[in-house]
Amino acid sequence: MKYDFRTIEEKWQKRWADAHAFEASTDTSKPKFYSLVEFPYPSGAGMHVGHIKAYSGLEVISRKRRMQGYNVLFPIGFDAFGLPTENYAIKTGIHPRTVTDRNIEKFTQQLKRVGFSFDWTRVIDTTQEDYYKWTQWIFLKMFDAGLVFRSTALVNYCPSCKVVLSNEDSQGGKCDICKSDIIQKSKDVWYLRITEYADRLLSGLDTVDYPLNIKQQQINWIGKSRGAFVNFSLKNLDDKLRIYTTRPDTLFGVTFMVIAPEHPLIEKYRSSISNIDALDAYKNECAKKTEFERTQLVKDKTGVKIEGITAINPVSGREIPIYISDYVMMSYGTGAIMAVPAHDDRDYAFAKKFGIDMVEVIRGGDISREPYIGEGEMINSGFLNGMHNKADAIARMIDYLTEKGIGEGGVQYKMKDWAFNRQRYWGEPIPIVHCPKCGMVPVPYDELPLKLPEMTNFAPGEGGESPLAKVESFVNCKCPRCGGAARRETDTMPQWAGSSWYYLRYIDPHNTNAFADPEQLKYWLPVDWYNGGMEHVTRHLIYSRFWHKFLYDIGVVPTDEPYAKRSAQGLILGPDGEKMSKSKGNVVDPNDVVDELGADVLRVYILFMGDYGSAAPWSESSVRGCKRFLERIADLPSIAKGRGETPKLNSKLHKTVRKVSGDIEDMKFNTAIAAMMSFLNDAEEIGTMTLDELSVFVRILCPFAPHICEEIWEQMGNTGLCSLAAWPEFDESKTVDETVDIGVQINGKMRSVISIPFNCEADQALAIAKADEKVIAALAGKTIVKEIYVPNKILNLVVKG
RNA sequence: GCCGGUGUGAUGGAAUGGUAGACGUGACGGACUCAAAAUCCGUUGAUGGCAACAUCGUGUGGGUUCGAGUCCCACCACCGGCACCA
Repeated sequence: MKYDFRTIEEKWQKRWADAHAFEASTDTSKPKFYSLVEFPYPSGAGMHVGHIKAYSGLEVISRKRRMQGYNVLFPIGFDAFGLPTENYAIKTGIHPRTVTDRNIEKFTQQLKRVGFSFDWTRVIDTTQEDYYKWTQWIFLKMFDAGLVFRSTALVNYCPSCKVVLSNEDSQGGKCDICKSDIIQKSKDVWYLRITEYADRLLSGLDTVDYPLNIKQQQINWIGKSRGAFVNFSLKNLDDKLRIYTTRPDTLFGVTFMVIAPEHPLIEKYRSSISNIDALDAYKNECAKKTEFERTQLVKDKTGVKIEGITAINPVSGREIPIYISDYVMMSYGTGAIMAVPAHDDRDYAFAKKFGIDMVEVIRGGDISREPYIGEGEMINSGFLNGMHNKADAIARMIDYLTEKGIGEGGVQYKMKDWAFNRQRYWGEPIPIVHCPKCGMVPVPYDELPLKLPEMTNFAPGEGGESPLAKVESFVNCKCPRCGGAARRETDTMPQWAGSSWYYLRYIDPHNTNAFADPEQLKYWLPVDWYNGGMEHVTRHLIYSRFWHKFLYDIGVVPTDEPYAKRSAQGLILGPDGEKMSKSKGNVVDPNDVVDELGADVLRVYILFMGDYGSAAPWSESSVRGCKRFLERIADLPSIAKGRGETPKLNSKLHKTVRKVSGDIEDMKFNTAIAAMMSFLNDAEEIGTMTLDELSVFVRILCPFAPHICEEIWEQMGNTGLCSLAAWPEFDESKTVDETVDIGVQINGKMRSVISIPFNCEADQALAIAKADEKVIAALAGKTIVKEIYVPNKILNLVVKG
């Protein structure tokens, strides 16, 4: 058969659509499978081969599940709020709505051309009013629950995008969107109290099936540490200086303290500080640095001693100086630390520079040369002296501090509350009204969605305020509580909002009474398998777990965790082995591949190129290899005739079914395809196969290359769709060959290969081996002292002499 | 610095502690062709040998084992994440 992929692919895509083949059923009596892929941001650049790889994994698994009889929900949608669209709108004057619709249309066409088996009746777009109505609804529920607050804080601000960014969006001191340097700015912003869920986000990881590296990244991100809070007395003042430490066992070794430059202590006691000018100057210096710069100057510690205030070490009674230094962050712990120079790298460097003395409290190092971080006997530490175990010493000290009322055990998290706002147009309006009398008042639920106003100039204001602030008709409103004149909040939500719950909307996307019907939620949740990129495992994945846990707490979702299982695909690199980018000119457009070679080739190649979870470079010539494979598949019907089994081929077929079935579950698509190629090689060599065998083979190939398989399936006289035919079972007994070739080793070295009956006894194997010429030669003049026989695997003869 | 991962032919990559290099690509030789492309057949880890065959070979050095790409210890290189987190 001529492999006319264009005609075939168009034909079957239409047939699938007409048959509603891949639409999930609302019938909850069947076993369900919910497979989710991260929905794309519909950028103007169109689809990228990376998108295809991200969806192809679960595409194969979803197709296999359907053939196994599951009710499969495999949806797609668009995460369409965001800055690139808005920036494009500012530049061109085209409304973001228009741009978004156009891009979504383009993505949809491209996705359909690849033949993905998405349920196109459930497409969602986060920028549609009937979607973001529910994003706002969840926000208000959080507001009601006290998880939303406003706070003036130093925020990460991108001067180019003119927006406040979360810590997650400003990693490395660069804006995640435009890559320019972040500066610190004091601003009144919205926060979500995600830290309240820190412990549960941590413990929930024990209940889900995520790869270890993803769990570890989340654990690091949450950054839980255990330690103690200690209140240091200040000499001649009633006040205390509260610190957090993970090493209360070293308290006797504290010889100074350090507070962050922004620490309120300085403002509070300005008049008692004799060098306030020097402190102010230092503080100003620090404010100019970006957080990035501040964390770069690791080696050279800077700081200024506070003259006029000293602290008292609560266990040794010693009077100790207090410094300000930017190596202490106001945003972690209490913004103040106790310094133990003998046993901490940073404190050591600081003490050396400022000539502060040290007290060794753990024996084992030479503190004249370097700090000692290890464990050892406690010395110079009063009641801790002689202890060797760090954990015991910590526990003992915490008991002591608690007993004396000078401190207590506690935990800290690196994770901070989520800065939840953008000063931009193209996002969900935050549904809050500011009333001079009532304060912050939520928009009533029955007034949702709070729609974005129509406007034409989307540029943010110079002061960094939202473009919405310019729309008087939007801003001026009545207080929902007292009816008086009030002003609307003009910030919008960050892009992460819509994606934090989209998987819930797919379950019941057209519901107007609730974000989804509780019965359907109960049936479909949790998502059985979620695939996406590694770049989303600390932000999107944590955010959406947080929202889900909240929704669980208020009783609107039935599970504590949203995703039962998570996997991640590896990048597709350019042919040059570099990350694909427009500037490098190494971008492969999936459309071109579909045009030139067909969707089935694209799909097979992307899954064949290497381990699904690893990065691999695109290879123009390897793609053609997959094309050859499918062309030969198209010719298979010409050698298939009759019913029943082909003697030399049937066991290979059963082995292939076993291999492919298992490999798909492990996302080892490359070896699954290799096994099918190997089967094809054998079939061609034998030159014949039966229609029964072809029927089996076409069905296991169908999830990978569905168009060509449908065509062959139809040619064979089948009336239904191959995509919905039963997944073939294999017969274990038929995977077994009568004889098996095993290696014969002498003293662990391969000497020969012998053919023996399957599962044969050691005696028989040994007899056959001893009759083998090569073995005879290798054994000449030696005595066998030991025989190791592993059935069907190996025979190893240990000899001496 | 901390956490996670990777290291195998020319190349992408295969190998539940049991015949290293499956499958694909490329290269080389041949068939077909006026020729090229496509297709088909064969060869393709290194070294030595006419050959049968032998020796070596999975980043480096040790170890465990009858047997190690796989397990353990130490090291090197690279990739990803976090990072003055007290």
